[in-house]
Amino acid sequence: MPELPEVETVRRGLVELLPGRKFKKLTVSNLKSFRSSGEEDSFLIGAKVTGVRRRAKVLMIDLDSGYTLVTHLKMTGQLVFVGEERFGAGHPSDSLIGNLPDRSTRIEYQFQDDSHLFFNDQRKFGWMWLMPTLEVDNIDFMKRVGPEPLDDDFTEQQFKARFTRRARTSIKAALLDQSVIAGVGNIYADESLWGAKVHPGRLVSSLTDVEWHDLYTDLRVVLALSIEKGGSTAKNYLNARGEKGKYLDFARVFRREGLPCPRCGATIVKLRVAGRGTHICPQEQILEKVL
DNA sequence: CACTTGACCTGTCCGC
DNA sequence: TGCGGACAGGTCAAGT
Repeated sequence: MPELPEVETVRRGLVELLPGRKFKKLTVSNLKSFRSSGEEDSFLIGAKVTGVRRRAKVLMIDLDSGYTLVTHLKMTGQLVFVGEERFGAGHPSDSLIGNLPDRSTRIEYQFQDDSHLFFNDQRKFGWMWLMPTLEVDNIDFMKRVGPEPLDDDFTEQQFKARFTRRARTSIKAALLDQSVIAGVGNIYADESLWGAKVHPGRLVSSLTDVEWHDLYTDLRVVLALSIEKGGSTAKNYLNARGEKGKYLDFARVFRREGLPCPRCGATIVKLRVAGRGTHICPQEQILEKVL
């Protein structure tokens, strides 16, 4: 589910809702969803939220106890805040708040002001990990993860150079590899490859400089546009207020098989590349590139 | 090392 | 309507 734009949208919501609130109660209903060393009574209960950060697809809720709630939503995770407006009128029409906790609720946090943060996760792949803030950077994933594609100082030259380690695989598999570039998942891999007119099965080493340029540019454009639209909701994704994202209304190929390519009108097809469902325009994204 | 596949879970959809 | 299988936005531990 959540890729960089979705996690960033959740972060932007939480940073408006959580800082200053103090934890009062923790309820874990699926043990595998919550990892800690048993220090939650000392460093979570009574602690105040000081900030909410994101790196790649990982969220970090920092506490004034020197601890951090490190969160990965994986495929179906949601972090939804419910405040005192819970039973009031005027919710956005696509908000699902009001019915929590439900059968997908794995962790429930109650704050001292009686507002709540729910970690819902249908498939139970996601997790929240309470750990010392200073140790977050020592997590294996954090040490391996590649640069943030939207950073101002992330250049086209750096982008291309990151792929040398995956020269003999498909460009789609390489885009999905978090150690190459942070935050790209199945949706934005397909969308950016369509933008650059590159077939997802193309060997990394076969891309031309023009294709690298277009892929770099389109990936950044697509990620920024999706953040602007509040991310993509294909099925489960919700932001911190329980609302869906609108990017899929603007998607060009993802989940659009059978519909016309917005550029050339050819029928979009779905295939399997790197073990993942993959959407392309078969007229513009071709495997045997004639040079 | 680089690369691919299966596993982790639950739910839904599609074909028989 | 029931049942089996494939599939779903991610990542890691195995395997080759």
